[in-house]
Amino acid sequence: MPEGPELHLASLYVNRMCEGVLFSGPVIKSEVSKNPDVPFTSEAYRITAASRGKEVKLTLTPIKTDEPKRRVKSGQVEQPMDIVFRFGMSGYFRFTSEDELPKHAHLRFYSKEKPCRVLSFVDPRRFGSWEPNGTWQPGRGPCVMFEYKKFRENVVSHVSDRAFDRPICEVLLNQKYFNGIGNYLRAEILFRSNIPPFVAAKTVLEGLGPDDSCQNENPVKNESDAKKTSVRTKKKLMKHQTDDLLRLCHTVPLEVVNLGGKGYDPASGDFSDFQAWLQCYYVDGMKTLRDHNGRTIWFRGDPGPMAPKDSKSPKAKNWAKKDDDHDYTNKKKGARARKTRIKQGGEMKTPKKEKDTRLEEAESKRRKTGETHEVNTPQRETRSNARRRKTSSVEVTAGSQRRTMRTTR
DNA sequence: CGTCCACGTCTAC
DNA sequence: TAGACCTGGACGG
Repeated sequence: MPEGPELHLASLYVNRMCEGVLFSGPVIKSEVSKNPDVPFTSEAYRITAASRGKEVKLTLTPIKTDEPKRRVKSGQVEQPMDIVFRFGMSGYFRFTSEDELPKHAHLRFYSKEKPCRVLSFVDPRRFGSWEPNGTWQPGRGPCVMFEYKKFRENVVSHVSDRAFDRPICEVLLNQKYFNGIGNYLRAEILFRSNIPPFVAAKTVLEGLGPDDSCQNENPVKNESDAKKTSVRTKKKLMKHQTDDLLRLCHTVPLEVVNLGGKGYDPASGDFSDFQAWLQCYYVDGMKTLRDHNGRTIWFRGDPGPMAPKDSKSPKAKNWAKKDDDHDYTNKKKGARARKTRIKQGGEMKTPKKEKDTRLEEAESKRRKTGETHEVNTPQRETRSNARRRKTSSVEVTAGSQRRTMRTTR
């Protein structure tokens, strides 16, 4: 669960699950973890969480008990402890019974109950880390979601830094300025802003003010006027008024938080809602390139002038769920879900300008806040049906695809 | 079976 | 600007 929204959702999860729960004893680390031991123990303590960008901070607060056991060793009163976590590629929190401990539960907090329960930091790949008595990592910028004003000022006041000479898609992963943005968010943000990924960040950001200019709601007075306005003009207006890149760095991740699911978490039952929300990342028909750091950037249209000349586009695989699944409990059965990914025959893509690949350029609308109802381009559309059994994928693919860009080769 | 790919940092040449 | 650090799922043979 690793970008800003997932970290924040994790903090909400901890606060919800641990509300009113008393924990007790030492904090236990798995044998295999290379992260530091957590030198904390208490007869009774509570756990709360907060997030900032791509970090979560747990606060362990000892509770006064009427036991005479008061003093700890040296007579000191037990102090609260903060532990700051980074999730790497696969970290998340789970609160379970002791006998349902997830595999890879590398740090565990035990409740004071009879059959006790355990809050675990689970991290299969172990790229995650924690720091006892930690603070928000110095060097990481303000949170794009919850410190928007500071985040914006931090970027605007440093646009002349060398860091912004790089392509915008790479700068968006720089946590010194974009704390909380990760690989799927940069794709979604750039897609919505219609900015080519490999344009110098400086170029797209200079000119933006610290105050989120643009407050005037709809400058367009009435329908007739609106209709007369050309699409292109409207686009320009839009961009200026509501969709500048820095604002999208704030609103796009917040959309994920507000989906109410778990965000990017293929194993969760809500994953189809998240998939349906994606407009670019892992979406059928989008292009991919490897950026200068070897990360895959998903985008549509022109890659931009700073695109790596050599880069091969990696091939994506399907996102099929393990299966199972049962309950789609409540949740309207809209049948959304874009299954995901297709793959086109071998090689291609890359910034080569060829005839056919340009089909997709056709659209150019940006749905967003009620806007021109007309086009709306269902484009990527939900490929109905997500849960087909893996074995029969053939038919499904055939039926749902239709129209669509890409056409292999 | 083996290869490739994945939501991210880190530090070493 | 490369690896290193890891596990596991999808896919190919």
